[in-house]
Amino acid sequence: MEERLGLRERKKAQTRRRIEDAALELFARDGFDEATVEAIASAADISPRTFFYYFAAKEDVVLADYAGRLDRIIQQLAMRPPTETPWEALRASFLVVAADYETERAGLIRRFRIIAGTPSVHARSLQLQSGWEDTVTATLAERMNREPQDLIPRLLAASALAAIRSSLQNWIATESKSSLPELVNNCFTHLESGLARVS
Amino acid sequence: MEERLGLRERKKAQTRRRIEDAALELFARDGFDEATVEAIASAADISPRTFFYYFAAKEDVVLADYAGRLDRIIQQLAMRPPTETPWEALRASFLVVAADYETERAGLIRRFRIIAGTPSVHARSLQLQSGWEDTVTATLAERMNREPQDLIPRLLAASALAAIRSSLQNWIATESKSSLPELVNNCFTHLESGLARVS
DNA sequence: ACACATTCTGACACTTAGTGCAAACTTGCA
DNA sequence: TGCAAGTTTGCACTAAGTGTCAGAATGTGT
Repeated sequence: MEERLGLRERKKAQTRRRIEDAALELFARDGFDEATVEAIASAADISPRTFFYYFAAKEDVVLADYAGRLDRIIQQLAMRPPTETPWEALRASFLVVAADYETERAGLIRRFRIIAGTPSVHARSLQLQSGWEDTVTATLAERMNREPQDLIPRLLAASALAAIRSSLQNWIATESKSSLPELVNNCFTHLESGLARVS
Repeated sequence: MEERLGLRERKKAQTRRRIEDAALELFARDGFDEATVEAIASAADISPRTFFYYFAAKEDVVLADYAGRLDRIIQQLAMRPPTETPWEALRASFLVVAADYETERAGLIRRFRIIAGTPSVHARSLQLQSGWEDTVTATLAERMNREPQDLIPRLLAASALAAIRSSLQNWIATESKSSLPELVNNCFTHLESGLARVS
């Protein structure tokens, strides 16, 4: 709505950012478990109690913005014309999000390194993904006029998530021979035409 | 090796079982977070410290045996003849495991109820599943003579996991119109012949 | 039956995450 | 200016999980 945020919001965003930077640096230097909330708070010049005013858990510092992506997927999915098959709609929506990821590779790798190396963060990340799956499933079920517990919408949602997760993993692991959207597109094609064909 | 376990092993198994029973009952009665380790230990007639000798975390009481299933999958997968396509091998292996699940419905539901209702347990469960995916991916990669970071083995593994997870969810949610192996078989067929076809 | 190694159990002290509460302080707005 | 709402902090508290070590129970060999 307003271009200029109030002083209050600007300061809040600033503080949040300061905490995030301090934490990510300490995580990289000392490891996630070793970097205590107290140390992070001290580095970010706030009290430990204030840390929890911004983040519900230490894990959330790593995964914070990560969460906003779901909204983008759902939003995209809702915009697809009803003439498309469910799978076509899914594919189009997920490709948009893949393109988003593509633009932030540097920041993401920093975070993925922590996720991969820290069980508790990994667990939380999976939990978020599971939430996405639920929401995509529900959205899909409605579009298809089926029960939310129906097998099909869930399978479609889970497969789409599997596609993006596989692509992401490959994209991070290899030095990106292909762009992320290409990889995702690839996976979707395989799933679309049937896994029996895969060598 | 030996049919009769020593007194030591029998007692250990017995204690483990006692802890498990006490915990599961308290979880059901008070909720997972409300049931403290101290209360569980007291109910199982052991010291709190001993609880952690048997389980690394409270979550593991719910998910303990759950872990052994991976071995079954991998074992099955290793047994499939090399003439089968990767997908055929996956399908056959996962169907065996689905049949295993089928026989323990009652006990599973008790646990699933806790998993579904407790974020931290759910998170840990997902973490285990993620470990399975990694292992299945690696096994598959070897069978296919590809790099472990290759896109394809991961996509196949993730899809198979998606199939069993979707089936399980549906099987628990509905009052089992179909058997679990039927549901899994169904999902595999969809993935095999292509999701484009799905209504 | 005896001694010896291994494994199990418990007690104690400790670190850290996370919550509830209420008081102090800052900003937005009339 | 002054009041309402939002932000920051300190303090006290619960509970999970770890390290350490001493002592009890058990398995094994003689």
